[in-house]
Amino acid sequence: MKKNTLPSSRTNPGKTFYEKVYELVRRIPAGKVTTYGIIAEELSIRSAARMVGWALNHADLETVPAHRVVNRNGELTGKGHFPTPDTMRRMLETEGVSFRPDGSVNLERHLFRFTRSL
DNA sequence: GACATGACGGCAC
DNA sequence: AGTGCCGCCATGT
Repeated sequence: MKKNTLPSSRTNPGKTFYEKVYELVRRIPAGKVTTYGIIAEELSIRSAARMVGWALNHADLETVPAHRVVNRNGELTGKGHFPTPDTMRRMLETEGVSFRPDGSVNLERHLFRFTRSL
């Protein structure tokens, strides 16, 4: 049997690291974005935000809205992993996300925070 | 098994 | 305020 080559993640005993990331990303509503750091924090690995990006790199863009994840500056650092360099931005704009003159996402307006206490 | 790399973040300078 | 280095977790060579 093909063992799941997915990371066992000592920080995530049950589900795999990927699943956790994808699940969170799927919670991001259209028109909103979140950062790698925030997701990492939700996963209790704040200092390893890079892992989030790494997980998204293995994500299925068809089922995971990876375009809604930007870095802390609101920059579309993952655009290079989409079909074309402007795919990410176009998708966000389509969802109503506004950008700043420098091309970064206006986090003040679109930053989504995972509300745990509802 | 060691070393380098990665869709990052925080802190020091 | 901008630049640089280190940390952190998993993977590939």
